[in-house]
Amino acid sequence: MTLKPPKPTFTIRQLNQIQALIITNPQPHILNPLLKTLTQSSNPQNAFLIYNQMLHHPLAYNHYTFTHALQACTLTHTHQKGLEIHASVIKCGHLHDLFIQNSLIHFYYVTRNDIFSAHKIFDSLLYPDVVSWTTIISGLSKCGFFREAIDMFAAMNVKPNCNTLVSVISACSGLGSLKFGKAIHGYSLRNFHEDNVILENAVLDFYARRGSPESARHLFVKMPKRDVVSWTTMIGGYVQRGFCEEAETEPNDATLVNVLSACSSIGALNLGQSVHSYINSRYGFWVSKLVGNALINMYVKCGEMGMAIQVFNMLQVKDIISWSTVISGLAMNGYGKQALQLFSLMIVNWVCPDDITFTGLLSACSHGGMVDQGLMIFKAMSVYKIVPQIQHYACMVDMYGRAGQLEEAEAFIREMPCEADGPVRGALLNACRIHGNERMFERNKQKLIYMKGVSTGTFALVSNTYASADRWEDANKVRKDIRSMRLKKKAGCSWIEMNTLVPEEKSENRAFQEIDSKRLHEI
DNA sequence: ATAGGGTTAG
Repeated sequence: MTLKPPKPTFTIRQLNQIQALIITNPQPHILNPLLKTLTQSSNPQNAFLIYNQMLHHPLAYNHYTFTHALQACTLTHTHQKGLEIHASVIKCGHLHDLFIQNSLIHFYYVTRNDIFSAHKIFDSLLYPDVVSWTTIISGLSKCGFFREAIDMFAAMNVKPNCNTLVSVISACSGLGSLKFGKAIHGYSLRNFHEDNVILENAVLDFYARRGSPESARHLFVKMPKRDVVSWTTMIGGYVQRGFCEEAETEPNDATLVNVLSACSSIGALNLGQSVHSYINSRYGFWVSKLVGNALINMYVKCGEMGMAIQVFNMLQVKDIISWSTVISGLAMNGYGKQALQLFSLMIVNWVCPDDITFTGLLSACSHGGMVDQGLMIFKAMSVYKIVPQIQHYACMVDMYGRAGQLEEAEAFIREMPCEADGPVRGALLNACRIHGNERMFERNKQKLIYMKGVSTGTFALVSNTYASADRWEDANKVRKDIRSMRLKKKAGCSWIEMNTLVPEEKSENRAFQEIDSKRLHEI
């Protein structure tokens, strides 16, 4: 359900390639980034293989190497290996590197909750920087020493940043120190103006657990960006309060819709089902259109199409949202043919499709390999006076591409009235990768750089394609491009391709919320 | 290069 790109996975063959590289080309500035990528891959243990070998070649490593190796220990909770690395650091004379010292502090409390070793290193620092302070504060807080964490924050002699505030506010939540928490919140408002979801979530959690439900709600509504954690924090509040026993604040339709959208966005089927049975027990199997649609959406997002259709059939009044949700849901869950059948039923029932309905239909065709039908549906859009938007074009390119009709896909892009953006180009590249058309891949890859709306996922696709062809220089070059671009732009979001309910490129949960409220009010 | 938020529950 979440949209985070999956961590890369390295094959044995790729690992062998890297190991060969250590012998043939032992340069830290090439090997360290690879080590880092391995550390952050789905199997961080592999980093130790490479690290061990790097350490045997005096030319292959430098002080950067140790920070990555320590991060691998932290992620895998490998205490013994970390001690060994600590010893190597001393042996190599790098113990006075602040980056390594900070990594060691982090390592000791994460792997063993070993605050004493962590503090021993921290106390030896002549000039602890903001990272050292933040690491020690978050360490104390995570071990339950909230008071001590707050005291450390008060003792800081360098300017805290957002990360520091996150750690200290979380300590305030743990301790239940209302006064201090509010003070930190005030400080963050005065000093950090750019919005930071993580900081806002930490503040939200503080008010949800220690303030009033109203204050948390107020904050939540005003957040410029909400992610899964924001929703979870709020659900936590609702669930703790309990639906049934709360005499004063009974959930209304809006509450139920909100909680159900929260369940949808994190795929919390169990919670969603309990909300459903709560609704049944209270309203006797009758649901309003608003809540009904939210229920359908929840079941769709959790992959329970049977339940989604059951609720859909029960709905007395079905509107365009109900129909489109089920159609997109069928498409998303691999029932392309059924999606088209339901569309016919919708037309027979005199419900007029809109642009979102068509995005669902086209994605049904692309995932179901139904090129002819897709083309017909695309043409049918004009009958309903709907001008194709970029997401419709992306579906078409994806449809041709998946079916192996690469020339048609490329020609389709050429004839588009608007410029091909990241998702459109990404769909084509993905098709080239699937069908192994290297020449077309190269041709279109060039156009990605400096194009707007290209998600890092698209670049990762390019890089991984090279990596799986053992073209490491090319893969690294793309990775470098990703890094340099990150400074300039926020990562795009390819949500559209996966979830046909969203009309525009926006942050996932925001889009949910806006659609639900905007469109439900129209009715 | 290193540090940051939420978590179902008998």
